[in-house]
Amino acid sequence: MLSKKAQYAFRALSTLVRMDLQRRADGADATVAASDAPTSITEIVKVHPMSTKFLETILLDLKRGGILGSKKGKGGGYYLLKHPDDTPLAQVIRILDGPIAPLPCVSLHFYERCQDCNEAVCGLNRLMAEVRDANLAVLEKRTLSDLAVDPGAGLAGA
Amino acid sequence: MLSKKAQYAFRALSTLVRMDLQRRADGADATVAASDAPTSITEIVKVHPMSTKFLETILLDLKRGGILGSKKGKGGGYYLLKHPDDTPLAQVIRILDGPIAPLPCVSLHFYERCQDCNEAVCGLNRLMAEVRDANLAVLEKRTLSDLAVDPGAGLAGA
DNA sequence: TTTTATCCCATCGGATTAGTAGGGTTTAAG
DNA sequence: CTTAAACCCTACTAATCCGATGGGATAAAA
Repeated sequence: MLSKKAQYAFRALSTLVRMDLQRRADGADATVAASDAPTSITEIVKVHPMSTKFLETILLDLKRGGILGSKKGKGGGYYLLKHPDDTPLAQVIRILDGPIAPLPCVSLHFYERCQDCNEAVCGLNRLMAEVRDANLAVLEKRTLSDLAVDPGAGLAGA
Repeated sequence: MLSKKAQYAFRALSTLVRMDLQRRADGADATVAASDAPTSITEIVKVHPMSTKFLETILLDLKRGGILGSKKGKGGGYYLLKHPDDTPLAQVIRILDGPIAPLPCVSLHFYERCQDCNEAVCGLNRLMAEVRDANLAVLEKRTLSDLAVDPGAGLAGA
């Protein structure tokens, strides 16, 4: 199950994606840089009611994780560093919740050797590697763009 | 990530599966009932070193969950209620770890309405339903039989 | 009746999660 | 230069969950 942190992150990101797409549309002639049109925490909380302080720590995590940039001071806020198509959901989940794999010994980004790994457990980790791959097939394909689709419009490729 | 409970459960089950298959092979002429050849916790712990008490609570869960039967008293123990092919891994995980879905609002067996479910979150739960389906495609297909395959032999269909 | 087991309930320490508090630093605007 | 808006950072706490343990009740076989 996703943590609250990850859930809130996705909500906030959906707003940032919308702002990003809008900026790209508006700036067809003006070409406004992303860092010149940041969105503040206050604005995000207006759309998605949640603890301001808690969201702050989450956005900071996303920044450290390389997904968001920020601008300090008055008029500052957060913005996407890349096109929404280029950030898979898996990256967000890894930053906030850690491993996607069901077992540490089959994790790609958070691998840990499993102790007491006898034949029975090895039977298990093959199966869990299958599960991991099934997850990644979705989570590496789907991106932030898919978060912000019109709810009535259906999902491309679904 | 799977809890220790689930991991231990799978280890214990792999032994119970082996015992079950052996009984079926031996009983080609004798036809021994599963309840007449139970495996005790002590025997399982000999194969998979872990806390006896902890395993006790796990096997009890599996019993309440309809996967295992038990026989009390001297010579007692636990046994599979069904053929290993007929218990998907998903069932084991649900008993010990609860929902397989990444969000309560897309869970099939543990559904809960999500609060603050605005358009952004709904964008999310479609994606998470995809993830759930990807998981279930593996976890409902793979069964206890797949746990006990010879580690050198490879996995059927993999 | 003793031994071997499952069964049941209660507890407990440690880790994690969700959220809070309070201040510091940077920037833009007046 | 002052002020207000915003990000940044550290620490803390309350609640919950996880992994594990302890003590005993019940049942069956020898």
